[in-house]
This record gives sequence, structure tokens and C-alpha cells, in this order.
Amino acid sequence: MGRAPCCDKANVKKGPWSPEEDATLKAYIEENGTGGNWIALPQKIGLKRCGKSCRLRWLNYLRPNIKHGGFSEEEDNIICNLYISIGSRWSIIAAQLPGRTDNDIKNYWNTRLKKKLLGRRKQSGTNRGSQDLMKDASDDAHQALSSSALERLQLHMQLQNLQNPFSFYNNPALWPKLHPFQEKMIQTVQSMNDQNCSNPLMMQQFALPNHDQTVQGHNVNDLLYEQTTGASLAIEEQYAKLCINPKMAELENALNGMSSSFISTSNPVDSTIVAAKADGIEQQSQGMFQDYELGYNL
DNA sequence: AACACTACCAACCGCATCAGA
DNA sequence: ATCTGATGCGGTTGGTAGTGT
Repeated sequence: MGRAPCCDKANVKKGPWSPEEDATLKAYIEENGTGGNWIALPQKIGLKRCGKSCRLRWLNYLRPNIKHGGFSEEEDNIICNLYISIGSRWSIIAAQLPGRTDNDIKNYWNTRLKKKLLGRRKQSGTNRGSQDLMKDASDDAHQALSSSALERLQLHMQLQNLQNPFSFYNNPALWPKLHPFQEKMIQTVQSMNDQNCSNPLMMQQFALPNHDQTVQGHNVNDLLYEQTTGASLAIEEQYAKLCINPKMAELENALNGMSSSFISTSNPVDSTIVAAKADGIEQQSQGMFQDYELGYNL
């Protein structure tokens, strides 16, 4: 069966837009608006284009006040923070950056910003061989962990100021006990690596859950995001424990009320973000523990 | 000069959600 | 409550320009 196509593919032009097409579309929309019907629009103005294509062209390129390229440092920071916080919800991120489109931000992230930020840590490493091995092993062992989650975790850790001797991540004594399954995975990886690959940060990656998962209703990356935006060291440690060890859920009582207060007060962006966070927490709190219980019982 | 490789970005595709009948 | 078409969104692809060999 399959879904019916949105337009007659055979009679629709694809590929780059010509200046004439741009002018036709722009002139019509500026004069009449979209009429609330993108599908009918191209036929109305004599364009051999799919309605979706017209919409995309208008939103991403033709509409007024669009900015292309030249992202500022401030915009980089906003994108980075929001990505860590809510993931690849480009439309929400774009809503925080006037003149930017979701497509533009997505492209910018995927082609430049991600490399700029994640590349920094790789370059600063002294043992590339170990890191590569660890990365490969991580890829194999954690196929289920989305690349988005890994990126966000890597970014988060960078933002933790890893050189800080008082950082949670630089105090192994503070780390919670790992799950036996996680221990085993780490041993496997270590055996693959003849050098000392005891980088605790990589180890932490094995233990951290998917970016959209939650611990007893606390969205993991919301918690991580709060760490990056000034939560106290004590709270940071508690949250880190929550991320790493699902059995630490009894901490929930102690943390009760904390998540709702930080979501409502400490996030600098608008209510859209707050709503997105709340939505994620609400929807995913159930699945997280089922997943972990399954994993724990393996 | 020619080829290979990489980076960038516009556009496409398919799925999810929304809105109205 | 259900169905259907329109719209929105995010992942992916393909073309092109730039750079290296």
C-alpha cells in the first residue's frame, strides 16, 4: 500500500530553484500570502513544484529577515546549550534565534559547530590510539545509544571544565558503583586496549542512558544541562549518580521538587523550551525504568 | 592540469501531528 | 471516534565549490 504521494511526482520539477521561480513565489506570497494551502499554491501560480518544496523554499530562503551564515559566538552558545538540553529539536532552537531557520541551524550544527566543539576534546587528548579504540568499542557496545546522546554527553562533559580538580569527574572516589553489566563492558574494552585507557570520562559514557531517557521522571539531560548552568556541586554529584546508576532512584525523594523548581526558574530560554522539557519528562519517565530493569536482569 | 577528497548547504523524503469533515 | 489531507519536522542525500596531492 504505502502512503499516497503529496503531489504528482512525474510533473514536478526537482532540484535547485531558478531566480525566476524564486521571484514568482516571492511576489505571489508577498501579495497574497500562502492562502493557507501550500499544496494548491504552485498550481495557482504556474510553478511546476511540489507544495512542500514551495513551503520549504519560502521558509528557508525567500521570506524576509532571513540571515544566512555568519553565526556569532553568542548564537553558537545558544545552539550548543539548547542542543545539550533538548536535543535535535531544530525548530525550537531556531525559535530562539531570530532570522535563523531550523534547516540552517541543523546544517551549521552538523557541518561545523559539532566538529568545532567535539573536535576540541579529541585534539587535546594525548593518546589518540586509546581514544579511538574506546570510541570504536563504545560504538559497538552501545549501538542503542544514539549519536545525538553521545554528542550531547561529550559536549556536556566539556562544559564541565574538566580541568577543575574539584569536579565530580575528576574525583573517582565520588563515583557511584557501576552496574555489573557496565563493569563487564568496561573490562572488555580495557582488554582491547593494551595501554592505560583509564580515562574515566569515557567510562562514564558507557554508563549513561539515552538522551531522552529519564530517571524517576527527571530527564537526564535536563539534569546535565542544569549542571552546566550553575547547579551546586552537591546537586551535580547527586544528578551524576542518577545518570550512572539507575538503582540510585531512591534519591528521588531527596530530589523531589528540585526538578520542577529548576525547570521553572533556572533555564534562561522561553516557555517553549520549558514546555518541551516538561513534555519529555512526562512522556518518557515510564520507559526509562522498564529499559533499565530489562538491562539489569540480563 | 587533473584528480581525489572534504566541507558545505539546498533540497528532498518520509514520518508524525494537526485540523477539519 | 474515525478518517483523510495538509502541514511541520528532522534525517538524509546529492550537487557544487574549495582544497590538497
